[in-house]
Amino acid sequence: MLFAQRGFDGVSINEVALAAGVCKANVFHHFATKQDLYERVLAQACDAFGRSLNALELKEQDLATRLRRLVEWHNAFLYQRPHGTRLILRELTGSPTVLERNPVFELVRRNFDRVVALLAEVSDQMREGISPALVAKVVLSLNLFGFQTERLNEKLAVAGSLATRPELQQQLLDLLLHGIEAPNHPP
Amino acid sequence: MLFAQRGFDGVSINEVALAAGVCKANVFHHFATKQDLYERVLAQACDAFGRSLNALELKEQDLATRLRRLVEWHNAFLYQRPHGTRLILRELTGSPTVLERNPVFELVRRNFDRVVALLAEVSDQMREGISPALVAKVVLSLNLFGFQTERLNEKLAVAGSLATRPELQQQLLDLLLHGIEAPNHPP
DNA sequence: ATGCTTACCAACCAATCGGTCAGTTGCAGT
DNA sequence: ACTGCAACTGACCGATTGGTTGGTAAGCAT
Repeated sequence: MLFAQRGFDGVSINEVALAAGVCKANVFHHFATKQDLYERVLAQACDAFGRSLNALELKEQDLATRLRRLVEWHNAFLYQRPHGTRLILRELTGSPTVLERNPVFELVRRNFDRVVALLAEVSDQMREGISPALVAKVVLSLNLFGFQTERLNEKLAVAGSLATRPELQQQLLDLLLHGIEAPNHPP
Repeated sequence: MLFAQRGFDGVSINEVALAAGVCKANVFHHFATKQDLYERVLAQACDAFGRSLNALELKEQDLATRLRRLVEWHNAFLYQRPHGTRLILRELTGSPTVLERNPVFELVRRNFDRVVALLAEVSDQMREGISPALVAKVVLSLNLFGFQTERLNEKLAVAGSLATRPELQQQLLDLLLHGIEAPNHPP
């Protein structure tokens, strides 16, 4: 279902019923309230995320390739499940939403920790002062924000001459791994 | 006004009128439709962003300090105008919203180009293959996503031992400038 | 005084909202 | 054949929605 596109308030039960090819009353037969329906859809999306992370195995011990694999997995997941991703993203996004006690936060925290753990295994290859948590945050943030503002990217692509997604991903990894500053330019 | 917190669909004209201390009909005296009201609020937020960028002057020629000044300015702006920021962010965010032809995209494109230009002036201090557009995108994305998921950060802070905002900003700049990988670790 | 405009309001409108209810299918277990 | 139960529906409910109408009060120029 597509709460993802227009949010909780933007979708009426009638629309949901119509999209599902059933009557409105029937929706209330399966779900107690509108919020209940929303929570179940959300829980489903959360579940998919966790299961996909389970399937990810990083055996490489090289920091660069491990990071690349992680980014690729994350990106692929986002674009394979755009609706669920948008749904979760909407819940993460600032100001309190319809759900007072939000299950999404718990999920994200857990999965974030797992990603951090994956990076911590190769933290000896990182520069001093670089924490795996920071790296995880940067990588996931960039992926998520990039996904979230996809339409924006189209418009910026023309203007700022940013590359296509795979190219951009490569450039991004290069930037993160080696930094912006030219090595021959001391402070 | 606070469309920012609950979005276009989440706020009724009655609430707006009540918050403004006037009658509902009076709102329709000043604004033709609800959408008209929304667009004006949005335009106001856009305007504030542009004006703040005008006030930013970067005279430093050092890449590192210039980047730091830019990040600081952007972050300060975001947290000084959280409502407007959230409003704009909501319009940027994926799936088509209430506004079919969205003025926000145009604004963002223009301002993005200006930021890119600011960075391009010191592009000679960047590593080969690093484009100012990419740097701008990374920096602004991280700031925006960080702002957007503020509540998430609170929860992650406990778990992932991420630092407070100013510390985090410093770490982030360090990471971007010098990269993740340890220099004494050849491929 | 008189117009004219602007800010403002109570009352109202049709449409839609989330949600209920009484009743009908169709199908599995006995 | 009878029962029970889940899936399903049309009609309906009060409340709220975006929006309209007719009218009042105040300011200001003539």
